[in-house]
Amino acid sequence: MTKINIKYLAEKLKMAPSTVSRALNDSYEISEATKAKVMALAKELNYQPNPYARSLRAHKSRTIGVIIPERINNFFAQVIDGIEEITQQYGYHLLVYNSHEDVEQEKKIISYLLGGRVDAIVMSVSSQTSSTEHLEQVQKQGIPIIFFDRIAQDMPTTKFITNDYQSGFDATRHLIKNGCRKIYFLLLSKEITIGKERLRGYLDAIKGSDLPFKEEWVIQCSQDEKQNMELFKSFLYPMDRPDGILSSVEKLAITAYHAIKQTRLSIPKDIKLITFSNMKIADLLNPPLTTISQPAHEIGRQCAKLLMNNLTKTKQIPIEDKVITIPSVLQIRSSSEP
Amino acid sequence: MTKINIKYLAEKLKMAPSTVSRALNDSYEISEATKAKVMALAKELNYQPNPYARSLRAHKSRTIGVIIPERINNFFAQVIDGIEEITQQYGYHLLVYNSHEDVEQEKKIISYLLGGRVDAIVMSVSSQTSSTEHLEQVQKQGIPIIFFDRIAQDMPTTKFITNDYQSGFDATRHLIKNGCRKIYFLLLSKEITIGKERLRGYLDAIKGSDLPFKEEWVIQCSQDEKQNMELFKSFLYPMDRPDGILSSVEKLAITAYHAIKQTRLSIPKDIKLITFSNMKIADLLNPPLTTISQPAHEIGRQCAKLLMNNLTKTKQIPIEDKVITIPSVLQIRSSSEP
DNA sequence: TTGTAAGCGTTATCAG
DNA sequence: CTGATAACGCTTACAA
Repeated sequence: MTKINIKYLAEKLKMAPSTVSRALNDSYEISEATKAKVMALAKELNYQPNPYARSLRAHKSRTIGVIIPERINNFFAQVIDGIEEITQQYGYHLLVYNSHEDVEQEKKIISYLLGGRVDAIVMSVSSQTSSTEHLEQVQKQGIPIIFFDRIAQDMPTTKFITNDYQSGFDATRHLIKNGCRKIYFLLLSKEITIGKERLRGYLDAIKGSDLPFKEEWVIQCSQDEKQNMELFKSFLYPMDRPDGILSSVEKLAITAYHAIKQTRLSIPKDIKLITFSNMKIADLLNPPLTTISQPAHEIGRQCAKLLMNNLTKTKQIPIEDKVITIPSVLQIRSSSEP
Repeated sequence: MTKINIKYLAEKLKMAPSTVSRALNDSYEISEATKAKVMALAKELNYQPNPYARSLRAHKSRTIGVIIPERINNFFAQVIDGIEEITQQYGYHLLVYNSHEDVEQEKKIISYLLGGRVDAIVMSVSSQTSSTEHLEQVQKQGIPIIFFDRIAQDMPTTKFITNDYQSGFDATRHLIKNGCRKIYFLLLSKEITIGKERLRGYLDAIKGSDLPFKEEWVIQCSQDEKQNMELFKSFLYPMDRPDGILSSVEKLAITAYHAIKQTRLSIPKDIKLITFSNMKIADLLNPPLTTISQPAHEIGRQCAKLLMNNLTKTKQIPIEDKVITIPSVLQIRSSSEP
């Protein structure tokens, strides 16, 4: 419980605290001799500056807030790894929060962060988030906030996404080309942009084909796995079941896999399946799962670079209002082939 | 960029800052009328207290540091979710760091945290960590540090593990019972305790059987996936290959799956496989993978509860020097059955 | 080149 | 019940 602070070092060295501070910060106005002495003692006593005193003084916390809707998901884990890779080079720290796809939780987290605990926020909104009032608050406080994947489309800031429309379109075309005539689309929520864009791609692909289309083919899923399971089974059992499924998020595809197995249908013979997913072992599944995988790590890196450029450079680089698209990759595997 | 602080509120209300502070903290020595007025304005102006000023004053940050060796791993993600579930009830925040299985990185992270940025640390050490000098520093500073899964055995603190020995033993017995005569053990590192304990269980199971045993059956793996792949193939191709594999960590099992597929061997006919893993979709693999899965979420919760009890209670509950074991579950699936 | 003093936003202590 | 003041540890004008 030692409290080695600048004052203590100053006493030991018989210098003024300010001198010690300057020496530690390698100020040009301190002699090399003094610097050496200070550094030596600091090292010996393992002095660590109090970050909160610094933050209070500088109005900077060297901390970034990261908010994700789900932690047990490779995509988000990879993004955070990407963010951390960059931020730690600048000595920044990461406060990470899981909103659990819950807007109320999200609002609570945001309100914590409003007090200046973080210098910036990078987030993916929950699937329930429709209003962005709480997010605008953040900007009003002058805290930069940027989005990735699940973006708040109308907010004037930089948003990173992948080519959701194109990917949804390509995946659907791929299913059609492989003989699917009745393709369902699994949607987590209409609120979130990625859902909308991926859906739009799907719809356009269907419309551009000779397939009919029915509203019911777009399946609104819930957050509850069991409910989804019942829902899926309910449309898998009847004779007029789908022969293709495009899932907009990994979680739903997993449930679909299970539902299909339970109904004794076969992938890909009876039903072909594609999902957006960043899982590492899609090729080990039975059958190997066709995925649209996002450049998660790179998204994280770019988010962080943008923020670091804005926060740490002397000539501050502004955060523009724009959407940056980093393309996904359609990895074709057996689950979608004849 | 408004700076709504206590002083500002005090001016507006024509009160002293200390009164405002007390009112906001619902002090008993403030009249209800005053409280109401203060609260009202605070709400109206969306006042948020500056956490750093508070931390500086109170020598408490309401922040916990979490260090894990790997982020893209369900086990660690689940543990963090468990930690967060508890800590957020107490208004605590989580700084999360990934050591990437690198001791040097781990040391760097620890040194950041030494300045009082966090009130406590909960961590799983990297597979390279043999010396615990840097970890002892933390304790010397009076910062509580507890461990889970990859523990620093000799440090006087609470460590959460699962029944690694028993699980290793049971899994090996299960393989033997199912006809394996030559079982390899995949080890990430001899340094880490879980490796040692799981290995000890394996060894005792072999010794207690009529099987011979050779040193070479314990495979020292590296951090590099490609190297491991080559290594695995090198012992899979020969005629005297193993007919069973027990992997002490998920990552190695995945590589083994790939290696086995590439060598055209069949699981479980040619080789049976079991791994420690918390993946959600083990049953969707081809073949479904037998796993020893840990109560990750519960481990996280217990870690957090221990810390919260120590940090937030008026009669501080000490962190004892002991090991708490929460049992894992052997989930038998096709990969290990005849 | 070094020392003095003020202040970042809060809260605890002491007075009134 | 409320107000003035000091202090947490650090940095930065300003002074020497």
